Amino acid sequence: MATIYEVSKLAGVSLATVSRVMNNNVNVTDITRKKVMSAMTELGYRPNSIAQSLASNCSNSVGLLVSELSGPFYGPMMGGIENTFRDQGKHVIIAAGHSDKKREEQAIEFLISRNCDGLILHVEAVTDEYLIKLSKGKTPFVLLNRYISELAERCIILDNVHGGYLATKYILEQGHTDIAYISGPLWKKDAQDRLSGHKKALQEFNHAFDEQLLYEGDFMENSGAQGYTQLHNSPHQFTALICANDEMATGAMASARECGVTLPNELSIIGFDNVFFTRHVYPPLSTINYPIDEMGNMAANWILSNVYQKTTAELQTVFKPELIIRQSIIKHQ
Amino acid sequence: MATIYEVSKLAGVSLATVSRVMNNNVNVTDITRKKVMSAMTELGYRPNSIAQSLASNCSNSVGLLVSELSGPFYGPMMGGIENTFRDQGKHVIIAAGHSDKKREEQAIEFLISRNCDGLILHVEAVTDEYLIKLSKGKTPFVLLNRYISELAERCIILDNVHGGYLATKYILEQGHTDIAYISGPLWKKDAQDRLSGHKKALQEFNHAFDEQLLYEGDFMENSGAQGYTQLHNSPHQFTALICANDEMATGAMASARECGVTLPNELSIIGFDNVFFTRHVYPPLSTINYPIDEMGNMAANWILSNVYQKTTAELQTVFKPELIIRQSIIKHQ
DNA sequence: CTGTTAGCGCATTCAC
DNA sequence: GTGAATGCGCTAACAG
Repeated sequence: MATIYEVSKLAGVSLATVSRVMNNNVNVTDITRKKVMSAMTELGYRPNSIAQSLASNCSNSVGLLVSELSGPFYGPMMGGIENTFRDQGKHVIIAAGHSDKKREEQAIEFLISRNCDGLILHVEAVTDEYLIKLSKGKTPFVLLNRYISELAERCIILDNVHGGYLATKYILEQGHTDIAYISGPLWKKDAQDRLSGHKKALQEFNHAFDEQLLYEGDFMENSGAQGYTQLHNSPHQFTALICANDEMATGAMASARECGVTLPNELSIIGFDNVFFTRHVYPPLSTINYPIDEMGNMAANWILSNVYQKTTAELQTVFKPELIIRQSIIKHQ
Repeated sequence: MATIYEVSKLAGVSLATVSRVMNNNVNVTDITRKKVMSAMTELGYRPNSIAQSLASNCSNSVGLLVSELSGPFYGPMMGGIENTFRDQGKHVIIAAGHSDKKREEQAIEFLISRNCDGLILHVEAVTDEYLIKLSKGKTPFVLLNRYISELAERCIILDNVHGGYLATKYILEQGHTDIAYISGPLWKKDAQDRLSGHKKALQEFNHAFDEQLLYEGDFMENSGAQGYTQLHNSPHQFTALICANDEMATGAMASARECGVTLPNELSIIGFDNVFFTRHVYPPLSTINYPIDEMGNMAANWILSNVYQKTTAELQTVFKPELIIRQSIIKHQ
């Protein structure tokens, strides 16, 4: 691989001049610039960005940590982020934390030691204290889907309480009174928030929250199926089921069908996230929209603005969920 | 950030010794190792892997280029790859090529200049010549889902012809004779291969291929919908529809329903890929399984073996598709 | 077993 | 406008 030194020799100029044309420095004559350029193409020269990073202390790369690389939720988020950066000549180093404290911390360590200029973190298991301490370090970062009051200005979040509220309110408005709820793992803040939105709506309609109709899942499809089975086999009746995300809702639907329950006639269901396949399940699933791609974009903009001093559209930190009505819910007589 | 130099000073040893303990070199006394270790923790030392890369010419990172970061197809592939590498202490730099020649080439350039030790490429638009030329370079790479005879031993592929054959054969066995086909973009090899598998099966059953019942889509959901509409409005009748991937099949199903067609009674449909949501559409979609996660794992193993000299399970380059039967197909009377 | 000495490829002061 | 010198943080021969 040709180095800057060979280019300079071929072009008959110094190292510094080659470096200047690479970085679009103004103080170069058009004629020498041309000389250098042709030498570069002749040698098939490619700048070594590792060396550039070491010398300039700027890697032009940002680290992205998500829980999973697969799944319908993270894809659009990563896509939005990569797109924004690609347009700006920045690149993305990716890591998966798998909702595990240790693996999340390891991944963060790696991204930092890899000289990422900034980080976009979607972390779940790491503690607030860890992140607050991290914020004292020299690598700037944004948090996606997590709120820490001390770091409020770098938290890009959805109003999950409101989302949970919207879902339950709609179900109540359809006349349902016996409502089951499959939550996410309650150690996760978003699972808690969605549940408290649920409770808030119940209260508003003067319905007591029934602990017997709550099942704590883990946001994965199987737990939705298990949750439904357990609720179904309990003595408590219900005509509507609220799931804290779409994947559990999907699992619950499959399980309900296996139990011989007709959807949506005998059971109304609503999910959360508006993952792309919700339009395709049967019956098409009502849900709460989570604008994760927009939020990914916003996170990228945050980095552009706070790390690379690019002016971007105004930064927004709190996003609003929206009710998406499809055919999985019917009016209760 | 503390450097190796400060650590050496605090521990009262030389640079080289610190480097040795970092790299688990055997030639260090336990006692000096301890001294160095405690100095490292005291300073909160983190090795700068950029500098490590530059000095050692090995970045312990591999580049992964896919077409899209979102979508049901690439997620499992990326997950499988990241998992395998994480266990081995390697890390993944990701890029999206968006099926565009220029962007794919740019992404490859970047990954190389970023000193990736090896590359896993899922490219579609770049030419064979480009890749052959690339193979002469110093960065090793594997190709996912692409076959180039000159690079056969580094191509990890699915037997698409056989997959296309399996789908059509099954439809024919169910008694259908009028069969429409929505292909992928025919400049893509996999789209071609699936179509020729289709033709092969037709031939075997002595059915002529009817050009009028072919629609060329682009592997995206919308083109499936458009394709169905166009086929439906043409004078040619058909009782079965074969789609070259699941997303187009999903689009076609939605469109068919809008046209008042009952599924599967009036139209049998089969897709390709066995993307995870096919189980959840209605009716559950028959399809051809594409073991993309396994293939991603294999690609990672290829890199481990060919780049890092790790011994791995035997490498397999050609994977077999399998027929997955669900409820979207009925026997034709 | 440990220390010394050179670089890795480039950016960035300074001079000129 | 251009060139020479220095260092980014680390690894890898060499000596000792």
